[in-house]
Amino acid sequence: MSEQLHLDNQLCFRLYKLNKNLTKLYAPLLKELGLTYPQYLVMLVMWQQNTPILVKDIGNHLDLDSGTLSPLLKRMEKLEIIKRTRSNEDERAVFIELTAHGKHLKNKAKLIPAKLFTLTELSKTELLNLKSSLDELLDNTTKHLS
Amino acid sequence: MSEQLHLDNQLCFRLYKLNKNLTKLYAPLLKELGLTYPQYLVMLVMWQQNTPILVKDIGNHLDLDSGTLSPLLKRMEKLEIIKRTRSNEDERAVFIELTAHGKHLKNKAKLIPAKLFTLTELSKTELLNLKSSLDELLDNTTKHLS
DNA sequence: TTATTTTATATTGTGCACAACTAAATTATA
DNA sequence: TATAATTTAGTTGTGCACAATATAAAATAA
Repeated sequence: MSEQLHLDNQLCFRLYKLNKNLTKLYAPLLKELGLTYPQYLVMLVMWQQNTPILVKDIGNHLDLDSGTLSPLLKRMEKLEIIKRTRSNEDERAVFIELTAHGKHLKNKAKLIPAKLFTLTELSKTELLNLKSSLDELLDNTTKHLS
Repeated sequence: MSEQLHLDNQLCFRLYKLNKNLTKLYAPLLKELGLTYPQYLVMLVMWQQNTPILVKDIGNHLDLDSGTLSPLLKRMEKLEIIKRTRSNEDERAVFIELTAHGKHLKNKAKLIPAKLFTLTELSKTELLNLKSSLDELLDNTTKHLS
C-alpha cells in the first residue's frame, strides 16, 4: 500500500497516542487533587492569574469555547473549587474565581510538573528541543485554521 | 508563581493543543470522505490490512478499547463503510471488513497525507527528526502505563 | 468432566470537544 | 436614534475516550 497512508508513518497518529499517554500519566496524580486534565488546565490559568477572570479569557488561554467550558466550569463549581459570578456591568459576562479550596490545591499541584518530567525520561536539553519543535508546528498549523 | 506550573512551560499543553490543531486540519479533508479522524484511523488499519480483522486487533493497532470501538464501528457500519460479522469458530470474536464503498474511499484518501504535510510547513528532515523524538517519548511514557 | 480462569465484545455512565444555534447585551452606523 | 452588527455565554446534539461492569464463549486446570 502507499507508504504515506501507513499508520506508522503518520506524525498525527504519534501525537494522538502521545496526548493520550500523557493524559493517562497525569490521571493518578490529578486524582489526588480531584481534578481531570482539562480541569487542571483551567486551574493553571487561575493560579497564574490569581484574580477573577472571564470565561472568554479562560477560553483564549486554553483554545476552548463555551460549549466545552460552560459544563466543565459548572462541574468545578459543584466541586467547590471555583465560583461563578455574573458581571453587573455586562450581564452576558461571567467571572470565574478560585475558592479557598481551589487556592489551596496549588500547593499539592506544585509537585506535579517535576513528577511528569521524570516519567518522560527526557533530558532537559531534549525537553527544550522538543518544546521548540512543537512551538514551530503550533505556529504553522494555527495559521491554517479558519 | 512557580515557573513549572505556568501553562507556556508545559510540554503536555503543547501536545494537547497540537493534537487539536491537527484534527481540525484533517476535518475538512475527511469530511469529503464522510469520516471523522478516529474513523479515518480505523480505515488506515483496514486499508493496510486488506483482509477481515478482529475488533481486538484494530484495538491493538490504535490503542483503543471496545468501549470506544464498539459504538464507533457501529456508526461506520451504518454509513456502509464496513461490515461486522461474528466469527463462527469463536462466537466472542467479531470480524470487521471493508465494503466496496469502504475500499473505494482509499483512492480519495491517498491525497490526504501530502496535503497535511504541506500544511505543517515542515521540511522532510524536520518531520523525520520530530517523528523520532516523539517515538522516543512514546516508548518512555508507554513503559510507565499500568 | 467439572470448575476456574481467561478472553472478546458489549453496555453504562462520565467527561470532554466542538459545531450549530439561541439569547441577551453592547457597540457601531446609517 | 433606530437598527444592524458584534460580542459573550449558554444550550443542544454528536462523537469520541475510558473506567467499570456484564455476558458469554473458550481455554485451562483440577
